[in-house]
Amino acid sequence: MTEQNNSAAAEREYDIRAIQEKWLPVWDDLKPFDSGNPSDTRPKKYVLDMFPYPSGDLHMGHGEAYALGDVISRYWVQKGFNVMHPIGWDSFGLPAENAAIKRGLDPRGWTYDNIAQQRASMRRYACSFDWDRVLVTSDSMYYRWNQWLFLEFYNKGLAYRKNSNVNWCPSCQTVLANEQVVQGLCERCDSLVTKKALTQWYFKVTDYADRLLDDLDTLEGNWPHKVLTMQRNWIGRSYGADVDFEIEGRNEPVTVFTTRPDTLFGATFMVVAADSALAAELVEDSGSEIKAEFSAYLEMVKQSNDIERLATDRPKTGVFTGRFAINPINGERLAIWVSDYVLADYGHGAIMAVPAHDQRDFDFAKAMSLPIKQVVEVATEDGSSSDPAVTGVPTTGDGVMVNSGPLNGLRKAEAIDAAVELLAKSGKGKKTKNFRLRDWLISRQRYWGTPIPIIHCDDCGEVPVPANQLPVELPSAEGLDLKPKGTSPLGGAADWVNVTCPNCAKPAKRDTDTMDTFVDSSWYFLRYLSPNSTTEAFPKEAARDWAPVDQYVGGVTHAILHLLYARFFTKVLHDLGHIDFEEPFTRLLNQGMVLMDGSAMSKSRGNLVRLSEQLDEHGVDAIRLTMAFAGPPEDDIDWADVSPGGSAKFLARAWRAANDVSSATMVDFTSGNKELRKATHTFLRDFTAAIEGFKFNVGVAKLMELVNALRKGIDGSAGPADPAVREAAEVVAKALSLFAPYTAEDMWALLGHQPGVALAGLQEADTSLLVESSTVAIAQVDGKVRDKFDVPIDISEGELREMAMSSEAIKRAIGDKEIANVIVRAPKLVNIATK
RNA sequence: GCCGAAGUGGCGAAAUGGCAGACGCGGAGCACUCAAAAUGCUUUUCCGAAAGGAGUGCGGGUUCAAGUCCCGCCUUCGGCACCA
Repeated sequence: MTEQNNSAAAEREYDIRAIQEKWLPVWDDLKPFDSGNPSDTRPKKYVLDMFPYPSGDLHMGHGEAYALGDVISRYWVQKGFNVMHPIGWDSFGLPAENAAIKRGLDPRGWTYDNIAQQRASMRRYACSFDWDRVLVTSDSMYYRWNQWLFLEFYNKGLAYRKNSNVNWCPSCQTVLANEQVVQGLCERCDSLVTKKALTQWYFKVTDYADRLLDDLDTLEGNWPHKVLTMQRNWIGRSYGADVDFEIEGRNEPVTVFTTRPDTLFGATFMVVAADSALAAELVEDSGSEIKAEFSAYLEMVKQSNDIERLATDRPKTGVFTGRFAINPINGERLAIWVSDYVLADYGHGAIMAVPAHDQRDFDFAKAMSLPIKQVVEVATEDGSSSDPAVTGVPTTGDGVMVNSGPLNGLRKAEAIDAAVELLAKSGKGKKTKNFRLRDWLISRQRYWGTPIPIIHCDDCGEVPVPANQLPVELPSAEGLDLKPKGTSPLGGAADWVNVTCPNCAKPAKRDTDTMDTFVDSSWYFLRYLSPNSTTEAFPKEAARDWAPVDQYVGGVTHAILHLLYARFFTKVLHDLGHIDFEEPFTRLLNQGMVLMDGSAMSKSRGNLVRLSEQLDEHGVDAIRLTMAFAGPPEDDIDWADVSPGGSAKFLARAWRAANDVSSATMVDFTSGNKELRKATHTFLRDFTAAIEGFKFNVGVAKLMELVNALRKGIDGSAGPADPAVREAAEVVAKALSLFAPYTAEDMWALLGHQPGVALAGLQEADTSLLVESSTVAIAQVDGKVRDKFDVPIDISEGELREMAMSSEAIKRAIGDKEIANVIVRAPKLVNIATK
């Protein structure tokens, strides 16, 4: 063994640990991924990985995400682009705070320790980040621009405070955005979310609902279809009409939203959301019996949580208000009921009920024995009645209008138009639309976040902190009780809270809430343009040069929240004149998750695989390669199904091939072995297509094929000194650098080059080498392959047909059957169809 | 319930309507070795000794030709879920 090591270079062995140690410091000096040189003339590209939350060391999921992001980033560098590929930390937020409370530490120390650890792991993992572009959202240098943006929004009327029933997590003791309530549970801690009436800050996302929805069309083809669909559903635009109903004994009419104004003649009652102000007002003048019934019902509704509300088979409940509405289209008197199946914060919190043609109204009518009136007739198979009152099944689709006066005989679409026209004429209604999307609740009653830059003055009300007083720094956590108690811990920092009003100089108090951390991540991609600037959030000129992000990479978990908010911010910044584009992320790749034995890894499940241990065992390159080779990037990887050992084996094989190359650095490739040259250039063509199409697994497979061809070249007739062998080995090193940067760099050195394989440049395929002179034609009988021939590429249809017809195998397959048709697709195929 | 995606060897997976299973894992065999590891080579969809036949969730259809396109099912996964 020792003897071997001391002998020729050709007997060196692949040692990934030594290779890692050798190249890491070299790269630190070389900085191959610096994107900040103003004299750099390469075309620009912006590749962005979603930044991590510093909750500990990097895990397998990060390992996949950054391996894949690196493939893309490094690919464009090899293709000659000046790629900006920055990294940062989304370091504010509840988990840091909760962990800090649990351990009795300052969230600051805990957070920054984790960042240091993740940073070191990223360096070891050879992420191609530009380490001069780093941001940390909990740095005041970053969050002061959150505050600046908040005030920009505020001045435009896009940030406002209102009192309403908000989602409340009793465990986190803070409010949650609509988007953070998942199946009625807190996204963070899975506690049952309840409702609480509070005055909170909101961003007016609903002002942008139409644009957020319509502009999704411009992303079609560049974003995963799944994400576009989820965003569309989330925004949830529905077209319909607002219809005014007079209320007996009330001056103002009540407006309801309906998508089916055509069924107005079928309305038999009205329902008002139990927890709405309108409901309380309507029962105000009713008898004490009704009032008592209502109070009891409202109490019950408030007690119920979203889990109960969400049960679809839940029986309908409600109480009669004692009041009546007048149907504007036919003057009929409709009883007004109160129920929790109508939501206070959608539409107008009140509906017209058409039980014959709406499942929920039908269920309610059945439960309360209310009338059901058919106005849409649908065809039945046996010609029997389609009246829901008879069949017990409401019909919600298209049909022909009946019992509807002037609408009779019309179909749904025409009837909707006609009904809206009728209403418009009498001034009782108009065409409108509604959104599922609600305004974004951004205040949080927690410590570890961006302070809201507002001062509350008894005389002046809400007063924005003047721009020259930003940032409003988060006070030290020392002496503050961070434990959740329903109000912000910042309230306890007396020195910090008590200020003088910037307007009138009287004693005033700071707003003690902090911002949702999704504010931080809504614009961070712009901050990377000048992460250390103290004079501006981001430079306009650089935004023009670099932004929007050309390629965004991250998990599908952010398909709604983060992406929607970032899109909203981008549109607002556009309207404010800060940027000239309206969508932040041109292309989006969602990588899958890394599972173990079929399920998500977790400590409690006992199937946790540690990234650092995998790296120790197999080496960085093998793990990165395994992530890329496992399958399509958007699919989940079950770690139990993949083979990092196999990846390591392949890397050693590639490395040995480079080690065997014996030609000089400057040989002329054109004199090399033709067959191997063709394999190399076929690879160049196919590899480019695979990577640009995100088929990284296929790209790796092609690379393996080239290494196999290279091995054959070295061991076969070409030999290690053939120029084609060097050409192939160099292409392997350069392509391999996307997946296995250490091994590739070492191969590059073995091949006699200076460090920097990442920047070596992956050439275009020489298509002249790919021209075929002959090919294999297949001959089929009735679609089954019966014979194959080597044919010249320019063989005529007639010749190929002759060849097939005279083949013994073909004749045998045809037998005594009669030939019906012969299809010839020269030079590849003949198919003989028999009768 | 509504919307969407996907079903291919023992496994991860390939396949512009034109040779299904590239590439790899695992398995089997051979070479090297005293032996093992490592490495290299061969083989590996199923049935069949072979000739041959069958085969991409199931049932139909279009086509000279279907994993791929169309219709209807089944299953799995994901999203939404009283949104009027």
